[in-house]
Amino acid sequence: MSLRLYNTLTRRVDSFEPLEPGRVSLYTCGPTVYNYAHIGNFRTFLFEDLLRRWLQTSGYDVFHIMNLTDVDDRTIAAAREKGVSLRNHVDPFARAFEEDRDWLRILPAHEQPRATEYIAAMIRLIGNLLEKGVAYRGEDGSVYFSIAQFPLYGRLSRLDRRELRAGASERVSSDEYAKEDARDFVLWKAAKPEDEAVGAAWDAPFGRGRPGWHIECSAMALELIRKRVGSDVLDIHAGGVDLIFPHHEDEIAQSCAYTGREHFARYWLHGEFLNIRGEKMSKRFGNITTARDLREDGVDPGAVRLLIFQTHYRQRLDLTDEGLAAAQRASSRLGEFQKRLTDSRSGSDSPRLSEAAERLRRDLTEALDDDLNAPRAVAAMFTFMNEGHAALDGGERSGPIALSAWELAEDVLGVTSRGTVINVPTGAAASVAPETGATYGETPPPGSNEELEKAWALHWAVQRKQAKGVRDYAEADRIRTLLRDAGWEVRDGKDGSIEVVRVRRAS
RNA sequence: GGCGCCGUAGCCAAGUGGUAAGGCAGAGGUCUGCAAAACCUCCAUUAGUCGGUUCGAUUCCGACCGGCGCCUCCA
Repeated sequence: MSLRLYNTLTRRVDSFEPLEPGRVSLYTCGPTVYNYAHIGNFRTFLFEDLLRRWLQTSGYDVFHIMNLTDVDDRTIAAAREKGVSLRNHVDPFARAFEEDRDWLRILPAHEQPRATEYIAAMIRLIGNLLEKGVAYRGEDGSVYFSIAQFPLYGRLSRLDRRELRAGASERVSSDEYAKEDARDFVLWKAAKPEDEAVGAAWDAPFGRGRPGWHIECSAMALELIRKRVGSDVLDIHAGGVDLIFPHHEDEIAQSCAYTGREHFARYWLHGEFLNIRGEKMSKRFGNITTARDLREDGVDPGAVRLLIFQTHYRQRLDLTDEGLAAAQRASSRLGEFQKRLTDSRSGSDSPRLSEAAERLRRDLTEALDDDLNAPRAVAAMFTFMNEGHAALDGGERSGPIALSAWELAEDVLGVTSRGTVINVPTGAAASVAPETGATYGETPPPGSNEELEKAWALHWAVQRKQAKGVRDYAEADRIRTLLRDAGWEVRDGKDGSIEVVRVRRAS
């Protein structure tokens, strides 16, 4: 069985067949860089990363586009508030996004177009829609897409016959009066003084203004796939569930009206939301957690990936401190095992290990082919780990079959982590007294950085080793305790090796 | 009002019309100067409730109870 994916368009799990065999064009909606991307955004990007990696692992030549929205109401408002240009406001957040993305081991897209770099393409697209009569200029000077000209509208969200919610009539905003139909959406917003103030306005044949929300995705996706794969239909378009309506619905309308094709994308995939302790993340609740928050808390990226992949992408996920702690622990165990497996490498696999490896490969493939069932894929890794440990305990060795199967799984999922580990030198008692002659206290140096803290931990690990050497076990245990209080665990190996492992961040 | 989702062990979470993966936590044991790691053993006869279909349902259908999402710029 090959890859099957849940397609929002059909509301079914469909078997995946790209337009052109062996090649996949993938467009994913990226972040709006008005602020740091939060962990909910990253849940979606992580699901898309899994999709991308699994497609590649399955042998597809993937062309992946992820946009960066650098002009919209929020970016403009934020720039104004700070009194800087749109560009100056947005650039640092674009860089921060890339840092966070890399930290979470998310592969960068092959193309990462920014909306402001594709204004010309948007203008061409909108101009074409105006010529075709599916778009019109409103009284306010903005350009709108006419739903009435596009009979297929509502195909994706199935909200075509929706009515305004009872009691919601007061929501009609001022620009509603400029539209012919309340459901029409804006393609080009006439420039306002606030836009001009931050450099968010461009000239166009149909008036000076800025892009509407949806137009960038259509313009950039079509431009790039036309250039790169010579097509005007995407194989897959993915994003968060909240984008189904209106964003993706509107993208389909404007794109298909423009290309005349039946589809803008043949497969539409949507990832569910992540909540924080049962609540949706929002400024109002003050519960926005960013990737950098987690990093500063000492959480490993592998743990974040594990936590997210332990729930299916179409299932809502609640982020809690307990869940994070459990994932951190499990991810570390996987990392420890990976090291052990690699260290015990030898020429060939024991039968037990090669059998377990084949099972891992098979279970992983079955799970991910089945609409990216990451929880099952991860479970296969744990099963292999348990089997592997037992085999290794029994004196067996790992070989290429076990290692390659494990690497396959870890390459796709990226859920292992190995925190800070200090190897205490073997042999005669090493002196680690710092050159500066400073003496170490029994608690880590205040305000110390990573290097200083490691030096401190190593110092005490050596003291403990010396105490052990003279059988002063009371002192050895006392040092074990003080290290543990600072978040370091001492592990004595059977072969006399000693490791000091960071088990938690000293607070 | 419209469209839709969820309810599985202390917590998180999968599969499946034939008697419940995996993770975290927990219990006992092996190993260890002590520990940690690892290993061995144990940890839901039970799936929100009540009905129905079926030889058989957690899995299908219905009702109810309880949580929740979307319905114009939020991943």
